[in-house]
Amino acid sequence: MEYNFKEIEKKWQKKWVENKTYHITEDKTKKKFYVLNMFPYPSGAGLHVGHPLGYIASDIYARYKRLQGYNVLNPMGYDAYGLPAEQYAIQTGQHPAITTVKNINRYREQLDKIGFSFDWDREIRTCDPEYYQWTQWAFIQMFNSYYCNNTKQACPISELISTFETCGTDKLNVACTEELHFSDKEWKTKTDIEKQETLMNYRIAYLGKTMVNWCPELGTVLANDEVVEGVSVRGGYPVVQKKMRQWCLRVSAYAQRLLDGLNTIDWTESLKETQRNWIGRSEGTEVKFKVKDSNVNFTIFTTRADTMFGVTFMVLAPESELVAQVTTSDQKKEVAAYLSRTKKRTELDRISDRSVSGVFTGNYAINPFTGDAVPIWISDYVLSGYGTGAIMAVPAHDSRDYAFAKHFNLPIIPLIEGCDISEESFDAKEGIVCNSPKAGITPYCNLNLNGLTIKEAIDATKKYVEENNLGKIKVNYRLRDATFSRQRYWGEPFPIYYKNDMPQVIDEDCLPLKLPDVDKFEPTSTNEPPLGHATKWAWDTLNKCVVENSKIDQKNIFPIELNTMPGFAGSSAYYLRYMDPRNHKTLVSKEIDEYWQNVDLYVGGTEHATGHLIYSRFWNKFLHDIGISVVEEPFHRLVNRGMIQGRSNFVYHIKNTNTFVSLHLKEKYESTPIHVDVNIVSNDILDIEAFKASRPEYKNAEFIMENDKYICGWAVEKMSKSKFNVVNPDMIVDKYGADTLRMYEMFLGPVEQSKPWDTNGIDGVNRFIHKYWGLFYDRAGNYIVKDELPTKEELKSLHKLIKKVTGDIEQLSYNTSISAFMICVNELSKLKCNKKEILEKLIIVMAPFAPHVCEELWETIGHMTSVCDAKWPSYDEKYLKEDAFNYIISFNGKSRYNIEFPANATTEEITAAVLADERSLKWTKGNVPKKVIVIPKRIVNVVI
RNA sequence: GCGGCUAUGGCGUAAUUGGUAGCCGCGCCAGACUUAGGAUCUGGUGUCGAGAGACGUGUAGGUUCGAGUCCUAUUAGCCGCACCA
Repeated sequence: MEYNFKEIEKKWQKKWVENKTYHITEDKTKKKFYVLNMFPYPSGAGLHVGHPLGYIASDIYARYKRLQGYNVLNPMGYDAYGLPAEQYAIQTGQHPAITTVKNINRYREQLDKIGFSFDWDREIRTCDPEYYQWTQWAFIQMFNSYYCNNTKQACPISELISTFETCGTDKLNVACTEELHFSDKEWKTKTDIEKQETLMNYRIAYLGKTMVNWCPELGTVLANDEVVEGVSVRGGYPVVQKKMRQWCLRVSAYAQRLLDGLNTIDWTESLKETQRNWIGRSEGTEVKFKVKDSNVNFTIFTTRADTMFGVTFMVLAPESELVAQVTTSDQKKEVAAYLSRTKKRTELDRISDRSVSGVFTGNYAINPFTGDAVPIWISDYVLSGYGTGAIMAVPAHDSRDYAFAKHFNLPIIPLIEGCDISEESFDAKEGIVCNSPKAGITPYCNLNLNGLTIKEAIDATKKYVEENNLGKIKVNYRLRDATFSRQRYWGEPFPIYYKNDMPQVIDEDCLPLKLPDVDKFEPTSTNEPPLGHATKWAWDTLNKCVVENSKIDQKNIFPIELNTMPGFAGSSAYYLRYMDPRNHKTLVSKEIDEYWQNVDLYVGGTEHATGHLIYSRFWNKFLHDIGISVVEEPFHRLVNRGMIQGRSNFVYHIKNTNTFVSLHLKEKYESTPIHVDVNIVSNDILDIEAFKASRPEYKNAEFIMENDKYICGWAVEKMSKSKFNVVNPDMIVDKYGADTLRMYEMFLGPVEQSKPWDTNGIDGVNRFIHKYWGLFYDRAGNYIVKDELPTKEELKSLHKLIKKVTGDIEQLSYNTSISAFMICVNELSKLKCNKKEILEKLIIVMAPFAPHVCEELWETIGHMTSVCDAKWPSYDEKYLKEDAFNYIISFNGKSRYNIEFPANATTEEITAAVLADERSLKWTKGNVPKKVIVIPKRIVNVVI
């Protein structure tokens, strides 16, 4: 029989479906292993050769773990909600649901050809109501929870209400939008609406009037991770800051836990570092400043408490509420002018133009340490969203304050011994503090920092601040709450309606709240989100789902939430749903969750480092708090697959002719490179006939060849249609088969590394599979496997392979495993080894990589069951043992010659033999060696 | 500016974790078989040198009997954060 990959692959893919080979159920007699890929967004372009890279890597791991006897969960699904389908709908009128299904089917078709071991019975789609009802359900739980800083977990909001009823905000330590103070009596006198408004300050999912990233082009709000350098990640449209009433998730409450959790998981250091950066913990001090001659107080945050004596002015963010309180009547006009100027600036303007600007409020603040009155300014270099939106400026030791002080001619007081601040500020946190007033000199302060290091001075100041009630020690995080509303159609509807303008939760029994059909995907004429077109749906929903629907205020506002949830909503807990995907009663049953626990191996790209991977961890921690997810961290080990870039090919067109010149001759002519479809180029040699046929104007093209070949140039670029460098996995599968594709993708290099796709070299892997086949069938197609006892050499070759591959798969170093296969198959074919005992184990070890051909061969040698249910062979060191070792003999570290010693030779024997060897005498030149170092099995170094 | 990662033949990469640098594959060279080929098989292939040998892991130092691997400095490239007080 010949190796006919087309028939073999078709046959086994069919059998796997028929026999439900990859269908997995909970089996408590086996240890579980959960492998997961970041599920794809099914785009219209289909899969290119880069997409399956991670899937193949995880599939190999899943198959390997299964052979080791684990019960392996390896699911797949689709992140089906998203902007592209909706943008496409706006342009073409094609409903996103239709586009999405079409794309999913195309993805599935492509995935099926590659031979994955996914359990498709567990498939989920985020746009499926069966699925998204649990997204909505989780949202309701967040709405009904607050975060307690004492117990460090989410708690029911009802508990908070009873706290308010008994003691108000006294001793309250909870996460909130702003610090409120009221007594139990005051709480009781609040109206129902006031109470609801107050609670909004504490809910984990809350409606907040906050500054958001508004993208006018997309007509929606975006989360921080969806904006890069002032433009939207999707589409690259400008983004402006805008104050809007939006749903938010109090992710910031979990900042510390998100940070701490990183120490418990097996992720790459760089990814953890990216998350640490994004969370941005900074320890500092909050200090209260009094506005001169008034009762107004305000608080600033600083990490440099040691610089209190160098404060020469204060700066407020333009958006700060203090601006209005502080500005004097003389300055009102100028301040208003500045505010309107900064308001117009987009995020992009702010980033590109960092010239100093600001305005004086006319007012002064009193430095609590010195009693000095320092001017209060306004400037947009202070951000309203971080700290308190106000800073104390220490121009001597902060470059931004320094630039501001120089520009507006404000004083600068140096505080570090010997620092030079004539040209720039001294920002480094090193040196000895000076210039703090001697104790007792001012009536305000008896703190003397002189002579201390900065670290000591910060600690001393913190202590002083706390003791004198001037402020408090505070930890700030860069991580902001996530905006959770999108003014979009193609997303999960919120289970929310409004009563007296206050949001109310739709009863859980009414979930899922299904997304209605609409015929227009743009905002309504009154500028409501697209769901505003679905008026019938809105009223039907209210009548069905709201018990007291007659009481709804139908006058002023549209009574149902018209925003939809953002993309990350559906992808935040999908790994839990895979465990129990068809459960109608709960997100995941307790028993099943306890079995599968969390994801053991998660494979996906780094692009989700500050988005999905933060939200998902947050979401899981919340579910853990309310008793759903048993493990706090969802993804134990995470491997980042590298991006596959394109490798473009070029032909060189000679100016004003219809002639193309081969790469190495192009310097002789005036030529311009033109992209040529990589699919008609092989090993950089152009298929001239295919090229001529590709476009009418090339039909009569002429070529200047070298060695009768036309050689193309190449470059690494992004894989895209316009560069004609997209390689489709289907084409590779058609030409070489899925097993070759799988092995070649892995052979390209480490999974984590980004690399250009280069079809050159795939022949090597293809040849290898043929050679492997050749161990079972000779060239005439005769079956040649025999039931004979293997030789020592054959066993050694096999066991070497098993040892290497077992170790490599754990590390996901598949490229080196494949090298090992090639070596082993080469050795066996040279030994003319066709013994069943050896080949049987070879099949099992190779099955995770090339499942189709291995299934076929497994059947060929006489097995009735799938190779998936075989047992991973163990290796035996006894076959790997050497009789003798080749020692490298070196002198002063320079290797000179080799001697073979028996494996049981002692150090003394080796030393003596080396010193007696006549070649040694040449290198020692008659000197007695100072030392002889023997590294067992490896090397003997003689030190002269 | 701060933080992280990487650097090895013509190319993709490997190195028992401090022990003969370049495994495996591509490409290239030579040979075999051939209907003379973008097929298959066999052998060779870091650089210089006829050779013995010398040199060689971005650059410069250091530790060590011994460094691609550890330390210091430096250069280049990639990534993350960035007016975060």
